[in-house]
Amino acid sequence: MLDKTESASFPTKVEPSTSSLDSTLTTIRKNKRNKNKRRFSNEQIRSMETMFESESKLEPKTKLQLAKQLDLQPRQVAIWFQNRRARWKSKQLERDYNLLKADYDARSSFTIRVHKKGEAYFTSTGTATLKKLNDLRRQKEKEDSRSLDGNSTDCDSDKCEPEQKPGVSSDLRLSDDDENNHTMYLGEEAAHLMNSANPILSSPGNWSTFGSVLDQSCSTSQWWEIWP
DNA sequence: TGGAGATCCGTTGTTACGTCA
DNA sequence: TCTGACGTAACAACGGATCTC
Repeated sequence: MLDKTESASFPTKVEPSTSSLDSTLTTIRKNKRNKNKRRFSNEQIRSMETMFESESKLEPKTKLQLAKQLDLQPRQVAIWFQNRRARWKSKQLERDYNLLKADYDARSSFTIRVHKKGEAYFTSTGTATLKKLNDLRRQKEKEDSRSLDGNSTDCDSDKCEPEQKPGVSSDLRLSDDDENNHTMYLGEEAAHLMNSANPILSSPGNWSTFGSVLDQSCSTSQWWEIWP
């Protein structure tokens, strides 16, 4: 669309020069550059804006027609569209930035809320729940040591169902209220994270891994710091 | 593969407008 | 209130780099 050989309404074309005259001619050209610069009329701008809304890049034929219609040089029309595209892109970047910022702010405030809820949780029911879990762990260790003392059992410990596990009373397991509290304090996602400990407890084969889960969660980082 | 034309991007110089002493 | 200097945003245009055919 843009053809640099097209002459603008202002004389800017410079004949090929020798290198010794380059700097002089450059100065002259710069002085001449916008000597008669004028702003386009409202009517010209309105027409080009209307055209820009339908197509941001002009076909050569359309450009010639528009230039003739507005009494401008085709090069002026081409440059106006070029600048208009740059302005549009700049605005678009600004819009995108604002959208991203709003999204970031929303996520940031969510993280802060969850952090506060997490603190409240661990200073209330969380403490009681962890105590309960540790009791379970200690009780399991006692039973294991008793089994190793030679007492026969009716079943292989790996095959026993948890409710048949001797000595593990149901009141030591996480209750429904505990699960409800997870949801109330932390929301669905965090509650799911906390309740994921229950399958481990209900399956004797996994009891050995429960200790490592606790250790890991305590020794590395707090769970809300790694939560997306 | 080289060339011509078109576009992009950064920049320049002018204009219009607001602020302030 | 007027005025001139100054700062600044918007704009038209340029030139080099890059892309496309």
